[in-house]
Amino acid sequence: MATMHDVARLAQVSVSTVSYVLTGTRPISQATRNKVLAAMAELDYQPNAMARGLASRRSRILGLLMPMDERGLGATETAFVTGAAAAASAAGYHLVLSPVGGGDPGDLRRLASQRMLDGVVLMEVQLADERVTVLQEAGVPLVLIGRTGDASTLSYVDIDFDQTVREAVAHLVGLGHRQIVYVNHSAATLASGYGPALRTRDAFAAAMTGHGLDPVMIAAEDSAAGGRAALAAAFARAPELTAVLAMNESAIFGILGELSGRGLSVPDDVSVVSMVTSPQVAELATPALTAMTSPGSALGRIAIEALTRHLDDPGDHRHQQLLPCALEIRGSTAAPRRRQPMGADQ
Amino acid sequence: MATMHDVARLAQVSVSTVSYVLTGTRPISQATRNKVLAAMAELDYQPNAMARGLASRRSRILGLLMPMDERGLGATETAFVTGAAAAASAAGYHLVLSPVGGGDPGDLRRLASQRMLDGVVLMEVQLADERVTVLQEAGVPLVLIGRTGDASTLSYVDIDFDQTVREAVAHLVGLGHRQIVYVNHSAATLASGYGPALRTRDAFAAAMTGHGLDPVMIAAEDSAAGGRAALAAAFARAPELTAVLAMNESAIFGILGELSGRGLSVPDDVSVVSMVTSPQVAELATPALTAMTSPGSALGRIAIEALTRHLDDPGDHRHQQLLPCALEIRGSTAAPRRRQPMGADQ
DNA sequence: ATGAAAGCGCTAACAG
DNA sequence: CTGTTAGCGCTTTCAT
Repeated sequence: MATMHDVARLAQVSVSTVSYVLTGTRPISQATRNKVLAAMAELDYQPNAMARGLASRRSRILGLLMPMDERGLGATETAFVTGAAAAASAAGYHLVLSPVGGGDPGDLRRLASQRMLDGVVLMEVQLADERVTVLQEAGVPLVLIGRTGDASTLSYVDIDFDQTVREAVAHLVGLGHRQIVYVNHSAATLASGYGPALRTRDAFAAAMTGHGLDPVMIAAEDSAAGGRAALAAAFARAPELTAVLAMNESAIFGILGELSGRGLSVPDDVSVVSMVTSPQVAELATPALTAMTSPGSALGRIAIEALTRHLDDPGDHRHQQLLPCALEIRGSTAAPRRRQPMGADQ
Repeated sequence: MATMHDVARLAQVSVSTVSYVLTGTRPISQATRNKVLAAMAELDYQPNAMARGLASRRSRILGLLMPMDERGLGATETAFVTGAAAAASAAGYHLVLSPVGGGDPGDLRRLASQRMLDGVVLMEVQLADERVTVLQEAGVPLVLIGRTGDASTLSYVDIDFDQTVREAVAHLVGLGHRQIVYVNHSAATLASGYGPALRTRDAFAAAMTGHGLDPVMIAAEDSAAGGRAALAAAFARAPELTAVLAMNESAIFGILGELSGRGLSVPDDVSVVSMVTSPQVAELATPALTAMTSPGSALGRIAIEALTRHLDDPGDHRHQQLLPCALEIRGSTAAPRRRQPMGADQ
């Protein structure tokens, strides 16, 4: 393994010169730069990351902390990761994914205090997230995906749930639907302070009220069975429902299954819109689902860019940005079928 | 940020003593160890990972290289990652996931040559995988998940596809099925040398032949549409089929959709078994799928254990191990319905 | 535009 | 059982 000294000797310059052609922190004449580059190539030189990190006090490694639960990573999260990785690489950083469970904050504290990460992007942030505290105390620059309850002083990028819900509701109302049920995550998830669930809940209530409609909302366990149960509950609460808006990738198939089990067809009898859903998942269903597609890879890219910008210029301030999901119309939405002859119910 | 010197001064010992209580590489009296530990606690000391790595020439970081494609990580892969992370942590290593695409081997070469990874676990290994060559040339210890074509000199842990297919076929044959179609990954995937697709293909042919049956095999694109097309092809090739064995999580929903589209019920008309499938995905379908569940977390744990064992004792040799998937019977398999009255076709 | 040299914080001989 | 000290390979003043 060639070291910088070897390169310097072969190129007949000092080690500092070699270092400077590498970092570009001071002008080097074209002639000597070429000599050095040639020597590096000849020796197949690779700088030692540890030595560089020790001397410069910057590892050039960024951490992406993601809670890995049993359900796995959906296409949405994956797009996020690949977007982040590409941005990091473009900025000259390595991105390492750390599957630190929300379980042990000590683990995280250790990682952060060992100066092995220059900065961190936090995924799946809770409204009250102790990881944020831990990292701030350790003095690690961080960017959130999602927001804590009071994120006013933090950098974050998040989905614009308000706008997303409004657009989804507008699509359904535009088709003529009046009885729309929102299927959210579970009551336990709501209670735990999961931001997306809470924000969409409020946004749905506001959007429906804005249209002069009654917002019916149901919580569903994250499973097919949960979806089935939720749909049953939905019909109990709103027998005339003609559309379901759901934000629960695990429950959506249960909802569809229960619908067809009741002899109801999508979209003729009931329209379905799935929120924060990847095209891949949307295409799994028959018919393919009209969905609000999350801006996964853009979120990842923007988060990393904000972080590296701050790292390379500490004067750079907090970055706060919301991105809406995009409405992609597929086969699961249509105008409602008239259940009863016009005026018959009067 | 307290350093080792600070700890040594406070504890009134030398830095080396502090270092040795940390590494445990030489005996320390209980008395001084306590002094040192107390000083560490008081200063909230955390060793600097870079300095330690530079001096010891070991980063204590393990890399898990996983290609992240658009489809995302299934529950299977996630279980694998969490199993690996737990094992690494137990062995005193950090595990970083690196989403290096198969795209740029230069990227990987750089990572490896910078001595930032003590060892590497490679996921989704192809039969001919240049990443293996790159890492071997860089002298990075590695363990494969999956196998290259000639893996005789390498360490690996993989699914026992032969055994898994045999068990799945035995289950169906045991129920009375004779016309079983195997839906594999796409022809392109086969051609690219994707081990699991090739090994299961051969295993299926062998298993069916062993039962005196005709092995009908169909390739399917990794999508719902691919699954639908595959099922159509299957009926064209084997009109009397009563069971489908599939190893394609993306196509399976298309297969089920097409089945119900043709008015065929599962499992009464056609039984379905999904291979290398997580319980989570199996439960998404209606009825829930009988599946061969992959030993995800065990694979991850064993791979990391083999790697750390080798790192801590270079004398330790290559580790090669196969683990079968477990048959989990759910609602998608049953005895075939008699299509024609007994003896009527003679 | 270049060189010399002092660390960065830790490990691991080498000495007792 | 403990202390002294020479690096690990690089960055970054300070000189010139």
